[in-house]
Amino acid sequence: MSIKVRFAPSPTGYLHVGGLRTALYNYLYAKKNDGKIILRIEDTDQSRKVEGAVENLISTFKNIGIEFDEGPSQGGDFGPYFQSQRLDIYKDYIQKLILNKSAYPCFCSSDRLTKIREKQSENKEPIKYDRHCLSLADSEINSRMNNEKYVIRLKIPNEGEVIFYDQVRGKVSIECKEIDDQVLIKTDGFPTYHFANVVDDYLMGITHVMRGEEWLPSTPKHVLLYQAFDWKLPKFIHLPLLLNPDKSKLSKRQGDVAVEDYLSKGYLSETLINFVGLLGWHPKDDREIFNLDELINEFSIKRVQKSGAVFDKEKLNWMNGQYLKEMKISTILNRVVPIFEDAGIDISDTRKFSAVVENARQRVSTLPEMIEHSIPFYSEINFIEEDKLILTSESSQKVFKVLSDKLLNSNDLQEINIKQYIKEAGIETNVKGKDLFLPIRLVLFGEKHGPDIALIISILGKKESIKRLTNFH
RNA sequence: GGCCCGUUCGUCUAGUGGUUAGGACUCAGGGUUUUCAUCUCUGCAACAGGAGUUCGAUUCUCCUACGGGCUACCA
Repeated sequence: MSIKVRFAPSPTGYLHVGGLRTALYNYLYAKKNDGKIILRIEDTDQSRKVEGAVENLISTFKNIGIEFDEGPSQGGDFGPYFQSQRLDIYKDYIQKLILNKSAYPCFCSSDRLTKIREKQSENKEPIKYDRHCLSLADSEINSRMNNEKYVIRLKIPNEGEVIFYDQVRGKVSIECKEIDDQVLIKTDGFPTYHFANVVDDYLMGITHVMRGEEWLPSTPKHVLLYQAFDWKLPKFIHLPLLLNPDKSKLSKRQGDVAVEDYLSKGYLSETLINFVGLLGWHPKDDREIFNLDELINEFSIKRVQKSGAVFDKEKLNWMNGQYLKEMKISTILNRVVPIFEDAGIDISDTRKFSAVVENARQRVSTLPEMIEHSIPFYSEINFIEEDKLILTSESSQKVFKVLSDKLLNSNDLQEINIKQYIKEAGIETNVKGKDLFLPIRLVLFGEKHGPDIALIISILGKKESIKRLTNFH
């Protein structure tokens, strides 16, 4: 049987990095096994609708390189792929459950529900519905259904336990008496997640349900639903949670969680895929740098971790830096253009721009950080008083004069030649070491630390270098 | 409170019934760079605790502790 998985987010406005990880593992598993992955939008909560959320989600996936075989934008044979457009389907299927006594209508008001919960909480009892409406007579049910608002609840068996086998955690079991009579259809006629999810996974031919661990406790309800329909169970794979540094579930409160935020902060999509891929999964060997295809090749559910993983920004930074250092310069140039333009840097001299970026990429972990390493090549330098003292010293002035003359008379400003000129300037002026190099770098670049002087001069060019060297008298 | 799941360096993790418990990030120190960064080398640092099984447990079982998740007409 061919494999089919799904990523089923609710459209809350942005793609959560935890969502990215879930989507990624689904994608990797599908591609690894010649299966299919679908995108299904779980928009059954009317009150949480966010305008443009779905479009944003789809475009983020596009940016990051994860493609779906079926979904809102590409269609498919199992649509619609919005749950809000599948209401008739849920209506049909809930009838089957009511008929076979696996589900029942409930007319209890939310006030009453709140009250029994409060009481249960006071008495330290498990909090669940008291089945007040389960024993209603058929005649009463029929008349009230015409006149009152109601929900449909799942009837959990009184006895026994639900057992299922999670592909990551193994056997999981829970007593039926611990499970609440879950609402399946809300008063507004929309299904709850639990119901829509099971019906859709079945109808869409999903073979493997891979989702976050937060769903583990409600999986028994889903299992019962499959059994009530007499449907074959999919395989369940519950992925470990992504965590804040304090080990709680990764949340907005403790920093960025939107993939879009990381992208706009200058993290590469390649890094995000790679980094998040390694959170909760590990290859056979100790390799850490993987592109998407390599991840597909290596991925296996057997190597998925059981425990949660802290999202460590330090390591993310390191990894992004690795990508920046290894990537083709042309690729980086393309991505960095808008950032340089925003910073007001004139990049029309493409040879200079390329050399500047080549220098900056070695020194940063994100794209925007390149700006600070590049600005000295483009704009005039404002020296602080302390630095002016260094530049106007007798020895500095001697060195600047000799060096600028050498540059002026040179026809070939290769780095190797420049190095030679500096050396000669040192000998001729009898200035050595720190006293030689520091002032030159300072006058040319405005910083005491930075790129190799020969590199600075070669990027600046003859004219600009001489200008900067002779600016201080 | 109840239920479910989890626990190897600070973090991501490898690993096995007998290993000097390995790698990566971070941090510290050395080398390269007459600067910085890169790179490189070295170092610091972990099997939650207690029983049991066993000749031997980090590895298997149980208990405890701790952590997390769930406990909605949210997903």
